Amino acid sequence: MQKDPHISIGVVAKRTGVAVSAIRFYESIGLLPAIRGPGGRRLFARSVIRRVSFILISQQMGYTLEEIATLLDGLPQQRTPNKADWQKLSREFSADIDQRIAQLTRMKESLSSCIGCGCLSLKTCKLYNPGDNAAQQGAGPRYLLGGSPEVKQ
Amino acid sequence: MQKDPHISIGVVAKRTGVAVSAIRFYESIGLLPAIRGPGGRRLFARSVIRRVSFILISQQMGYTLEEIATLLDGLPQQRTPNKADWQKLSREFSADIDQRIAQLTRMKESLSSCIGCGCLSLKTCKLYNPGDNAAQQGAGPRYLLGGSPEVKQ
DNA sequence: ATAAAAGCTAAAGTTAACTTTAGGTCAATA
DNA sequence: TATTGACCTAAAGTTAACTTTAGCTTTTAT
Repeated sequence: MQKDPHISIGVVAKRTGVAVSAIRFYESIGLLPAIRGPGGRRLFARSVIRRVSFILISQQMGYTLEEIATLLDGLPQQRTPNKADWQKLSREFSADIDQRIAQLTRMKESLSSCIGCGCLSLKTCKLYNPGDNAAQQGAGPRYLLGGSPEVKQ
Repeated sequence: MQKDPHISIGVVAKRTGVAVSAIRFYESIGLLPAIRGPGGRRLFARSVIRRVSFILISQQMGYTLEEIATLLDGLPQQRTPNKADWQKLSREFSADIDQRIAQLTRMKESLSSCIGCGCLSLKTCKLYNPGDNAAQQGAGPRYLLGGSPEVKQ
């Protein structure tokens, strides 16, 4: 008899550092696959540890669980993800990290050229008006940050 | 008679692109200073527009409103913040952006050397065990991410 | 054999950051 | 002057991501 390939929720928790209640929650929203053993207990494949790690790292990157679920949909459901599967996800991630770094770099530049310069004229401020067209629309900082200027009430 | 140096909540909203209800909320938690005009309406100094911009940008950086409040405490309460005041905040910010960039860079390296490599052995994975000592403690990814391995239930 | 440890479910609670709703006041305009 | 638009307050609602509570069952260890 060889050892059971499945692990209990407690083991997943211990191995990942995530609370049992969180693992249970992840399973409940379909983020982690589990089968049930006799007595109704959750049984996880060992690969969920890697999956949980991926979730944690993605969260650190600012992804929501919903987005993470979409990312993980790229992994095969039928078989245990292999090297190539994880590499594919990894490449997508790397590209995303690069984008974030670029965004932060832009933000730093804007910061020193606007708030940093101490200019008090909003009309000439790059941070407020990244493109000159923004000024016409009377847009605020949100405009720079990707949102469209729409005011409610 | 010269023009009133104060602006209404609607103007603040329009200039910043932030909803009126949000401005009201910010004032309610002490993030934005306001006095009351006849009839009980909020009157803001023009400098709150800059303050709101700072809040938005900080939020983008991942700061909570509580942290932002602390940052803004560095600004003078008695007078309108001047060039030097904003420059000081800006410098602190730049340093923070640098740190975040460094963190992302580290993450990218870990990613390609661990998940990217497709290794399935958790024991030798850098991402799981940034320092070799982590392995002894049976720590999960949380460990890498700054948390201490503590499992409840 | 029995007691403690680990698990289970369902439902309610928590925090952040706001928005929505309801009901009323004040002020600029046709 | 009448009405519309801007504002006000207080309280409840919203979403994400979990945690806590309560009460019960199943394993595992002594």
